[in-house]
Amino acid sequence: MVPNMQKHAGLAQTRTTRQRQVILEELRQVTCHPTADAIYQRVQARIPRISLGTVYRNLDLLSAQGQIQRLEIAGSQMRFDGNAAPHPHIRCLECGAVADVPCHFDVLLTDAVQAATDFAVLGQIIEFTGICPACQPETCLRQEA
Amino acid sequence: MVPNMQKHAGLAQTRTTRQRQVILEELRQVTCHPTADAIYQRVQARIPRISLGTVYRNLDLLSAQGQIQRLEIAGSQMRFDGNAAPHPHIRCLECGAVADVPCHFDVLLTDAVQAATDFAVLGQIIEFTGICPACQPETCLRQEA
DNA sequence: TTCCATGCAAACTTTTTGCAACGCC
DNA sequence: GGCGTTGCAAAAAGTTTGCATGGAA
Repeated sequence: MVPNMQKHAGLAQTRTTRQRQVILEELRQVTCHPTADAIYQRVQARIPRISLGTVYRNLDLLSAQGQIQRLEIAGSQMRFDGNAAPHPHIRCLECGAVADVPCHFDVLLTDAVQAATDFAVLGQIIEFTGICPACQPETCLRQEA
Repeated sequence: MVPNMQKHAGLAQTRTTRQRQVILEELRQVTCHPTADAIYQRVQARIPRISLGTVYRNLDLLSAQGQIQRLEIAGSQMRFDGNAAPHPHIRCLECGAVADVPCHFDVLLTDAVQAATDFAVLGQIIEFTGICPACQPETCLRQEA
């Protein structure tokens, strides 16, 4: 409920487990930005007895270590990105898919914002919304609820 | 699970109920950007028997009608804004509080993004992150988990 | 009178957590 | 062998939904 920044603050000691390795590999192998459950399913193909809890725990740890990125994307489900560097994303309003935006801006508005708020400004998230190719009404075909 | 854009597409007919009125009033009365539950608690003071389900249903309806805004904010809980016009927000990484950023930019990057993606670009969300005044380590006082 | 909206409670979805067994270092 | 990790299952947390009743129009 309450966001907790440093769950792995001391990052004590981490062991190299097959689970963690495979999760990282699978995440880096895809260009989409999968949900925890999607990653779980991919990893399950290689480690059948892995549990969803382990996937969550490792995604947590890996992002705390800066090896992956927990996407700060609007919407209900968390998504993860094998590329830990911050970059803009675009999300499909229809199906929720998330893709990278292959164009980067250097708009750093944080200074302007810092002057206008009493928060200590730390970062900015730029997200675009739209309709992905798969959801676009090609010629006419649509399925409605 | 799958985002559904037009749950209230036909917006058939809407009756004016006290519940809906009060929810809208309360939301417009606050400058913070409350979660559904926070709104529920405020409204409860005036309509004790209201249910959380009703609050959710009305927030849904009101945002579909464009009377309020369902905030596309990263993080676990939905938040709502009595101001339906899109504008930037800043979120506290510590406590999750969301505030308006009283400074607006006209950075419309959608054209550039449209050229770089095969999505149909519809909108952009600019969100800042930081630490709110209440969570800042004034002199030294902090409470950790 | 019609049928949209409500209250209540149960169902769902997503994420977190407790615990004993396991296995890396 | 110590202790970080895992699998399993139960618990949390947030949101949605079914249904009979209630109340605008």
